[in-house]
Amino acid sequence: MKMRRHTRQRQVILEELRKAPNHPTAAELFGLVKVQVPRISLGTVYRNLEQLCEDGTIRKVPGTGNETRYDGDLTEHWHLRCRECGHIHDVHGPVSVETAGKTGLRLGWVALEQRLELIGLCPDCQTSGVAAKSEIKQEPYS
Amino acid sequence: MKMRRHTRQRQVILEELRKAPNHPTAAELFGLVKVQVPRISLGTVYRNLEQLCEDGTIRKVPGTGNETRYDGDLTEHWHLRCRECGHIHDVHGPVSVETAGKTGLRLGWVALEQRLELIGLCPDCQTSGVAAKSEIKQEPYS
DNA sequence: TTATTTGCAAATACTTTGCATGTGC
DNA sequence: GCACATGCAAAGTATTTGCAAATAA
Repeated sequence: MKMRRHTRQRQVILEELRKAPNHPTAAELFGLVKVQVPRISLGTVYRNLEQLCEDGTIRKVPGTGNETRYDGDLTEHWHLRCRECGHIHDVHGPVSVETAGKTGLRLGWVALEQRLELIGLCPDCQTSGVAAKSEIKQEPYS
Repeated sequence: MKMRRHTRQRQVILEELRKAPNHPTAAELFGLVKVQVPRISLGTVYRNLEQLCEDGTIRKVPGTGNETRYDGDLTEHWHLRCRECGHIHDVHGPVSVETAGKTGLRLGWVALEQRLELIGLCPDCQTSGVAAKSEIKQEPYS
């Protein structure tokens, strides 16, 4: 079992991600964090984001383009994503396909495609016990 | 206005994508297509997949990892995605958050996260008329 | 003390692009 | 014929990794 330490780098990365209104990329976050931790490197940002995802503290939002974006908000919400500029707008509240379209319209969006996914563990990966292996001991961040 | 020509390369790429059961990546598709069009290059595969997306003939499925996958099935369905092995399982039928969880369970999946997105045009991009610019004239594929 | 984390740089992975040549219409 | 598409190779991005030095507990 792996022990996770608290570091200033990870702390600031998480704070900046939670403050950011727009699902930043690793590179964007790197810029924000560098203000407070000037000697941080991009590799460290990637490593910490990966860890925070593993711990369930944050989430990846697959980008429309080819960069991953990160979401520090774990409350119930869904996304309106612009096909052209990549902008992602959060809509808080219950997740429902039935009302999502209407909400989008009300906010002035033209919605072209609905995407619903459940992310989980397929039967095979449950059997091979991948989930158990990833056990990590840590004190939670604020 | 751009004229799109029929080429054997694009035809075979589309056929193979529609035959594939598993939302292949560009590289996987490249391997499949090469059987029939040995001299095809990976760049051509990427260019054609991009065009087919623009035309609305196929869709991108953002990968959990950092490769884009492609979906040649435009009928109503949603995805069960395995967090570990990346496998994507199609579930055909109405898209509904309410019943998705139950369906996942019934299929033996442990679902950890629901993701709902509407992909469209934000108010700004509608105003700047990006949508109109992408007009393309073409005869449809089979 | 010691296992984890960092900074740096190099490596890898994926995708896009420039250009001469080929091809559909 | 000519605009569009291809093959190839090189370039561009995004992300991961090896390793010695730094650091949290």
